[in-house]
Amino acid sequence: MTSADRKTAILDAALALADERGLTAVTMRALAQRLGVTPMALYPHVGDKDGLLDGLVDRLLAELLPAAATEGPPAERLKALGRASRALAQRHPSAYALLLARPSVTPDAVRVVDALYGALSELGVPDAEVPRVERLISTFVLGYATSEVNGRFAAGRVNPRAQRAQFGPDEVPAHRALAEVLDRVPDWDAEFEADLDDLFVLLQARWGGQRPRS
Amino acid sequence: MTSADRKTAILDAALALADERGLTAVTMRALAQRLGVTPMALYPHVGDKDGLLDGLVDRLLAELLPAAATEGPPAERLKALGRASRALAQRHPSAYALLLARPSVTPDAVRVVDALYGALSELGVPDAEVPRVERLISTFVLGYATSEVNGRFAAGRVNPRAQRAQFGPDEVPAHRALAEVLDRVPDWDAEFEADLDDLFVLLQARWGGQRPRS
DNA sequence: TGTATAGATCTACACTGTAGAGGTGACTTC
DNA sequence: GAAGTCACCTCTACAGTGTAGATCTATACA
Repeated sequence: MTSADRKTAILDAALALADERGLTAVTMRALAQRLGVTPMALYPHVGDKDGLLDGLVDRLLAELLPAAATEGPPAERLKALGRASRALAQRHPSAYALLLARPSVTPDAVRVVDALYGALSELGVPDAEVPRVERLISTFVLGYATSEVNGRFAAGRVNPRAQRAQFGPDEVPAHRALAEVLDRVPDWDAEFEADLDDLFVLLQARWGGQRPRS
Repeated sequence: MTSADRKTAILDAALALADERGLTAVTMRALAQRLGVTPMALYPHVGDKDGLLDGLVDRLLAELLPAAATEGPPAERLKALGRASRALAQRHPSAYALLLARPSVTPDAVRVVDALYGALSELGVPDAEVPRVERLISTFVLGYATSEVNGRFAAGRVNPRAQRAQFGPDEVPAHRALAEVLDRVPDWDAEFEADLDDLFVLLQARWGGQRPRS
């Protein structure tokens, strides 16, 4: 069973490499060198490069397991998982992008989803809607954290004034009208919390009146 | 000004290549061959490979402009943009992934965001919250469409019964409890519409009582 | 001691992006 | 017309990529 250990060692090294020098620096050669081994020595363990990246996705999801196992009221468990996912993105910004790019249904992934299902059910979401709402929430969380680490949010925020100046008057009327708030620097932590709160407003508005199930 | 034409021709060819054979098939050599030209001939027009991909993001966003310019009540305009973005993903599944991966603040991108800002303001979202709510909605839409085209949603859906069978009893209790609904095949169009509706429930719940601004 | 077996290695190949130097044609200016 | 300018394209070359295929090596068991 040392073979599985070897694979986790390889994935740990790959993740460290991605954290330090970005995903594009994760080459079979660089990874092998870091492990003091020949590139071809990796293949029996990870299959090929694609298998390596799939393995990385697993490695990342495994880091969410503790958060999936937390106790407490369902709303808090949901938020804990959301925060854990975002924290994961900040720990591993380069590799995190793989989560939206590569589908994964490993046992660990199923366990995390199961925790979300359970929390939503307890919150009173009807059975028929639980899978959809789970996808809604996890899609948002993944998208938010991905946008953050990929710079999608920050990009629009470098000198918003100059950005508006490129346009003629009334070409982007809403930007003009919102000029004052657009010049403020957002607090991304607070924004994420506000988004989570809003999602709970939604759950409350739609199913808050009903008895929690089970 | 034929130079700009040449660039759009290159981007059109790159997009077609991505649609036909995937993003990884978009190599400088393949692209050049499709245009009947040498690889190095592309460089003056797009800078480098990264510039080419940035250009592709632009090309994609430009396809959203018509949807951003639609008339009608603000809720309908918002939904139209959401649907247009998802339709864009289905037209260009490979290239669409770039939207979450590469930040972009081109004029066209700003115009699309401006349409969203305007609609949210009209719906009664207070100025201070408009940018955040815009990010919430666009993040969800991008994430949903990306998940769809990348197979993240579908992956969990191939034989859900076999997936559950991997676990011992009570290891994934929520999956067991939801077995019946998990075996149903989702209608992704309907799910997306339900998600959009839910987001409007949220807007209504939080700011529906107020007078729409302007 | 001999043999099986799982793993690492070495070599080689087709493919990637792109630097650098050299053409080639059409337009402008005398 | 001739000469010059300039934008565009081509050719060659190089370092780096994933990985197929054959070979070596060390450990475990008989």
